[in-house]
Amino acid sequence: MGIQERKEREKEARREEILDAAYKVFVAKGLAGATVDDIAAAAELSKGTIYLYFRSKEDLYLAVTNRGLDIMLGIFEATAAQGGDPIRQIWNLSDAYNSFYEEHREYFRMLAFFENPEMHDTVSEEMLAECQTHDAKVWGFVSGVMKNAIDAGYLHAGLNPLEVGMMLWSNSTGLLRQLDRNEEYWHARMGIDLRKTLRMSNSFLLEAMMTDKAMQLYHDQLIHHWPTRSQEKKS
Amino acid sequence: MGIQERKEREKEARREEILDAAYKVFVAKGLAGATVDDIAAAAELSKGTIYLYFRSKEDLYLAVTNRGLDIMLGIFEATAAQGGDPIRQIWNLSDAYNSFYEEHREYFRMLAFFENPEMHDTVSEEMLAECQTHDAKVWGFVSGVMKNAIDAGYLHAGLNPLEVGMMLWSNSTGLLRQLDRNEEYWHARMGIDLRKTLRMSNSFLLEAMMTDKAMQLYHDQLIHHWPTRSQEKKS
DNA sequence: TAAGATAATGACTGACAGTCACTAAATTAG
DNA sequence: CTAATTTAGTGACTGTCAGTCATTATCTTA
Repeated sequence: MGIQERKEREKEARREEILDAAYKVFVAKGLAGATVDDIAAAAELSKGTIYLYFRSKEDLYLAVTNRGLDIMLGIFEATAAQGGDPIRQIWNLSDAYNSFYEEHREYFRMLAFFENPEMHDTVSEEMLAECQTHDAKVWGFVSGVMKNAIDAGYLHAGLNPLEVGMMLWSNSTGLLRQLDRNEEYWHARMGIDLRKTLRMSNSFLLEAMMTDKAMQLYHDQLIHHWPTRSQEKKS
Repeated sequence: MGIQERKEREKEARREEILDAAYKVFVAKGLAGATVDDIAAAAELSKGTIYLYFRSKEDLYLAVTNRGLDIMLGIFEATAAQGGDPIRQIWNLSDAYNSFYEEHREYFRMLAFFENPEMHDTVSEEMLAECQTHDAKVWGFVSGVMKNAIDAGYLHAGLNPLEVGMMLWSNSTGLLRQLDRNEEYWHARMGIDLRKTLRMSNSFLLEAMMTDKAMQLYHDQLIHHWPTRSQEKKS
């Protein structure tokens, strides 16, 4: 009696189709600019059907961003699978976040958009809860990577894994948003390569938290070998 | 013949009244939730009058955020007027940004909200240009502070003032947004004091860019005197 | 094949952004 | 002081769109 199961699958498939269509429309027109009729047309469904699957336009938008979180976590996990010592893992995680930004810019933007507290009132409890589940998975992963580095004695013992994750994450996010907002302006007009800036600031943060054990391991790759200080170090 | 002038003043005053009313309504209901009729009622005007002063609800919202930028710049300038050496000035600037967050949380949120690229298409060219003017003033101020520190030999010479400003700014912004989004969660549930985290990460960044000259000046106040490393330093 | 359950539809409603013909008030000219 | 003219303000009206729901279509089961 696989009819129930087939129906479940079909329902799920339809839900995914709607999400595909919604993603395209939201990317093209933004949350405010997109109409549910647009999305229905893109999914080759009627408007009413959309509301059988999602409670509101905002819920649908949030469901799309949850996909973004899944993609992000997938990239993180694939990166971690490459192995490497705990510090390397942190670097790789940072790179993975950059990759997400580069290759899934639209999701990055949607996630940034929905982070705004103003948006949270506009979605259903259920969808918000699902979002938090996805969020928690990502944060669980990130803090796991940090914890490894602390436990292995590569980052200072007093640090809280989540705190370390938060620092690096927020720093990257802040700069990537600036980059997204106006890369052209900063690069061409101001002569600043924000990608370089980002690598630099991540290094500063990470190196400040690294133990001597880790510093020795990465001695040659340390970023802040300032001209005057590198001489000191050799002594 | 001061009639022209008086009319100008009255017009400006009315504009400010509308902005006062709009601020209250936007704070209470958000951009999407607020209606122009709400704002008109709060300003004791008719809807049509609002449109004599602003082109759209979004333009009005952006005009309110521009006030936020003015307030921010005012706080920055007041802080700078207290004096201090170049590094102290940077610390004070960072504190001033925190003060802005604490005391003008609503403006902080509105600014964060409008930073989203999706919003930029919804406002008039004129208003966006005005916003950029305000933005440029703030950035001019910030990079000026950084430039002083570099020129005085307190930050490494190869650094670009804007780049330094960008690093500290983005880092603070990223963490303050997390704080705003869910301080309760991080503090009570995860046991992390993000304000402390913010001070720490700002220290890490700043100290990584400081010259020996500056490091000596601030030796006793350096944050990252990790247990194991502080002994080294004494040698 | 009929009855019943499930999925999909699109016409309809209410709310709201933005407009514009009109009214009110202030200014200027005679 | 009054009429003419300019400027400021109004609110009824329009088009659009989110969300609903009575109806229709399709699929399942007896």
